[in-house]
Amino acid sequence: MQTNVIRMVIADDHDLVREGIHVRLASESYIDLVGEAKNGREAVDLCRAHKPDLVLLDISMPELNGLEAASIIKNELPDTKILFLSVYDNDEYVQEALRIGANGFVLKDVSKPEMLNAIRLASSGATYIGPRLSKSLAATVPSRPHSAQDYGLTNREKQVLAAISSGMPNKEIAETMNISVRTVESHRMSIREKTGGGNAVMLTKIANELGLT
Amino acid sequence: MQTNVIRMVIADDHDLVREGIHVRLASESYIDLVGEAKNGREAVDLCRAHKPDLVLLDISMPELNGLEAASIIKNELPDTKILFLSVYDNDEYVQEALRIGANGFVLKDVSKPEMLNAIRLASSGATYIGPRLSKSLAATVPSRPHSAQDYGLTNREKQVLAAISSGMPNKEIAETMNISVRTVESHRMSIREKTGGGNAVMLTKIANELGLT
DNA sequence: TTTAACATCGGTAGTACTACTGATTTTTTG
DNA sequence: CAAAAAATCAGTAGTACTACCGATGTTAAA
Repeated sequence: MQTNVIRMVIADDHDLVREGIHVRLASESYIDLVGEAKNGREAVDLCRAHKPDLVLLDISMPELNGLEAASIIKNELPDTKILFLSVYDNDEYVQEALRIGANGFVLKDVSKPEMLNAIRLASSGATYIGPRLSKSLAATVPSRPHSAQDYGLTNREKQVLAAISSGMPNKEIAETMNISVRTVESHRMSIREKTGGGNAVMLTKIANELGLT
Repeated sequence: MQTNVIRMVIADDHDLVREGIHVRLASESYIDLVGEAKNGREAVDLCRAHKPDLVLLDISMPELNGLEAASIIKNELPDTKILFLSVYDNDEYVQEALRIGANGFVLKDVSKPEMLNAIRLASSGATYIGPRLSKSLAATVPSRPHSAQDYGLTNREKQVLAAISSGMPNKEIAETMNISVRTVESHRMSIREKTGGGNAVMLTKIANELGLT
């Protein structure tokens, strides 16, 4: 955002919603509404033509849905910020939106000031996620391994465990580590003792917990 | 947040930073600074005592770091919003913060208006993630498996694969499925042929890709 | 209905891993 | 420095898995 005017495109398949947004934004001097689309395909075309600072996308739209459109736009115009507008407070949509690199996600019952806030924040490069969606976010993000508990594994044992979890048989592990197969087996045994893990698959799970992948 | 006054606690181990925050917030009438902590332990105690609407936590602090403190606070006081302040734009911290259920994450070079914005948003239950952190977020959120390609596995084979990936040896799989070990082995063979997977660990990886866990 | 795919089971042989016991050398630690 | 822990390697026996061979009944598709 070079200037303080935010050039934006909006996309929603319902005329009523589009008009509502239009009215809300028209009264704001710092917003320049350069295009309105009623499906994902149009949204992509409008973005190609106008290269807006920000595009406000509905999730469910014909032709191309908001997420698909966003993928294309983000790919072709990495600097265009994306703000999603949805009726669904669905975990997966939020997750997918963030994965694409969205700068915001708000529900359609958002108040005007909150919406303007989200627009300003998103266009500045921050990320805004509406109130009722925050809880989904927590569930969405994977839990980091509690590597506090590494079962007292030694460095060498961790290396072996990492190798096991990559799918190598003992023979290969021995070769890449320049030690004998017996030594690998020996480490493997102590890993099992320390972790209580059973077969190779179980050890792999433990390796994942410890973040050794 | 019942009233429009935000009661908050701040925590940072550097006096200078704490003072800076204090000055920034003191001039805002809608913010009531009810406590200042210089480590995570103090932050937790202050929150227990004052039950603030929001707590601003530095990530790196002695005694208890910000993330650890946040876990405890969120657990005991689920309604207390958490805003992280950090010098690190590290992926893992943002990820962990969101997992805990934080309502925001800003860098220490944040401007005053942006900081106040983050505080308002976080206390309203939204989630604010500062500009330079948004990119980390995209990388952080896992991409859902594209189970379009299931390698042409049959239902039975998928069941066996799921069992393998849970760590069961063939014998157990046979028992739980009420078939002979030889049949399990047979399925296992065709799974390997179809997927190109090697040993059990490799098959587990494939099972994960297909979402059979 | 004939063919193909699926699911079931068995034999045999070889390879990989598990479970012990025990030993030597190096590194860490009190 | 002496003791403990870590890392290295070996023998032996048993279990689990891999890789072939083949067979039978059932179900789905051509």
